[in-house]
Amino acid sequence: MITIKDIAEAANVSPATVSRVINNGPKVGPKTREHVKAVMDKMGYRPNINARALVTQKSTSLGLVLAELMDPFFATYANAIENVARKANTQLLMSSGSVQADTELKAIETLLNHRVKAMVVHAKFLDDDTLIQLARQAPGFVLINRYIDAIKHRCVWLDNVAGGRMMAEHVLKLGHRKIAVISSDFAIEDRVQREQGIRESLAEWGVDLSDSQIVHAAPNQEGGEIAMRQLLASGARFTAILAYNDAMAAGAINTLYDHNLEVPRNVSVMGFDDVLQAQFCRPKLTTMNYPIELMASQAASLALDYAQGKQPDTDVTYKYLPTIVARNSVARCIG
Amino acid sequence: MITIKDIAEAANVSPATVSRVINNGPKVGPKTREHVKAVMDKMGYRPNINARALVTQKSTSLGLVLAELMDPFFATYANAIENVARKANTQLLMSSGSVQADTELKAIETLLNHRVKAMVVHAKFLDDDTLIQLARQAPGFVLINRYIDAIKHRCVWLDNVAGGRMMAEHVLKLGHRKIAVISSDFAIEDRVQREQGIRESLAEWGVDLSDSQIVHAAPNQEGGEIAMRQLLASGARFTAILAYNDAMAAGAINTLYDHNLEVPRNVSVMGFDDVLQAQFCRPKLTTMNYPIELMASQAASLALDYAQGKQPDTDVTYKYLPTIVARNSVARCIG
DNA sequence: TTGTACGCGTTATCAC
DNA sequence: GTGATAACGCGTACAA
Repeated sequence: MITIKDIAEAANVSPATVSRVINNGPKVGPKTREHVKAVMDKMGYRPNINARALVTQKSTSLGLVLAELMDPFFATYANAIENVARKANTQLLMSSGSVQADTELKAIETLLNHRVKAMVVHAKFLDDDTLIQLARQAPGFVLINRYIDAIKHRCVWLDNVAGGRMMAEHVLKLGHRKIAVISSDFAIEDRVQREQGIRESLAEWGVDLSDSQIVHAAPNQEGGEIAMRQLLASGARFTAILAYNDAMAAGAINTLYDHNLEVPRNVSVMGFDDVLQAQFCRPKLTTMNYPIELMASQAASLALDYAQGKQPDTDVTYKYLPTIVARNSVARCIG
Repeated sequence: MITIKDIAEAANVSPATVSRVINNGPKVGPKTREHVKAVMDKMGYRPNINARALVTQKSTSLGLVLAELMDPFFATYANAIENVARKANTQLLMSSGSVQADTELKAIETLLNHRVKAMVVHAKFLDDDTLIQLARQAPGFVLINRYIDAIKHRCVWLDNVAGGRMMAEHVLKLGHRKIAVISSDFAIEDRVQREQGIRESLAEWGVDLSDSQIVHAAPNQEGGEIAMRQLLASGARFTAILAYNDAMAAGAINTLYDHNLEVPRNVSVMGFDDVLQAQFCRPKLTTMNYPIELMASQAASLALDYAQGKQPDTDVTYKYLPTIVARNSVARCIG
């Protein structure tokens, strides 16, 4: 690789002058500037960003931690962050595959070692204390999809309890009283919170949710199919299904069709997340829109701001609410 | 940020000794080693990877250029690369959003400036010469989904012409003779090549493909819907549709249903890529499997190998072929 | 076994 | 306007 020194030598100037040319420095003669530029062009010079970062003590990359790139939810998230990064002339340093506490920790540490200027972290398994400590080490550290009170101005999160309530209320208002839940078997708080919201809402309406009405499986389409089969086999009665996410809802619908149950004529099914799949489904899914794109953009901007020394707005909080998207998989109960 | 010098000072040793401890250097006493480790732990030392890269002249990051993270095709691609990277203890430096020649160029140059050890590049708009020149600057430069003869051992690509032929033959063998094509309006070679393959195959079977039987639109679901409406409005006659990708196929199916045409009873529809959507569709799509995961892994390994100085196998080429996945959207022609 | 000194590529602070 | 020179954080040859 050709360096600033090589250019200096070939152009008969000092490295300092070359550096000035590169950075559009103020004090350099017009003809030397042109000359140096020409030499750089001819020799194919490329600035070494790492060396630059070393001396300037500032990085030009933004760290990103996520669980699973192939999940459309995370793809949307990553894409939104990338857009913010690009506008800030920042490169994305990504670490996917964080599905356990130790991989999450390793991902964050690696990013820290790379001296990223800021980072947006999706971490569901690491404990609060570790996260708090990590956050203190990096000014531009922002958590997404998680709330920790001690670092609340670094958290961009969704109110899952409210989301669960909204789901339940939606079908309750449409007359459904026999409701079943297909939830995730992943040990993360989201599912617990959504279930809690559902339970709260049902309780308020005086509707019972027995343990047999709620089944857990992997949070993907196959899991949805399995859960639905389990529900049908158990003899549970229901006119509406609340699913943990759109993939599970789609799986549930598949299984219902296989059992000659039509959606929404015989059974209503509601999803969560509103990923693209919700629109591909037949029928198109009624679901909760998770404003992940908005949240991710917010998180990235926030991280970049903090990295630049901006102080947190004490009275601002970054809690988001999902919204109901009424499509065709939920109908009024005619039982 | 706390440095190696701080540790040295606090531990009463020289920076060199600390460095040895960090890198598990051979010549350092057991008790000093423990002592230094303890100090590092207490002070929360983090190696500066950039500084390390500067002196060792080797990077620990792998560059990745792609067009659109939210496209499931690219998500699969990125995910496969990430898996290879992780196994090689390598961080992913990603640049998405390359949808024009200049953004592609900028993405590659940025990665080069970061001195990534290797890079896998998806570039559809840059001209061959630029790519060849870029490739010569970086030993670990590998192109995916594109073939350039001058750097053929750096190309991992799909034979799109063969893919087009396979599609056409599949429906021809099922008796279809009235065939329409829904293609992309993106100015990239893939579509031209697939259309060429289709034409070749049809010609061999003596089947005509008039210009009115082929329409172009955006390569997504909406484009598929639009193209299908156009086809129906034009009065074209067909019993089988060959779509540019699964999204367009899904869109086409939607429109057909809206016109009370059942798939595959009235019309057969075939997709391309075999992304997840192909399985979510109703009916599940018959499509061409694009082994993008395999290809991406191959490309990443290759890039890493070349970066380590491995010489290209002269007699090996990285051409891949798609395979037919027969699901439920194509049936024997009963016209 | 440990320490000293140098260099990686770059920017910044001085002089001139 | 331009050029030495020192630093950034680290690894390593060499000396001790």
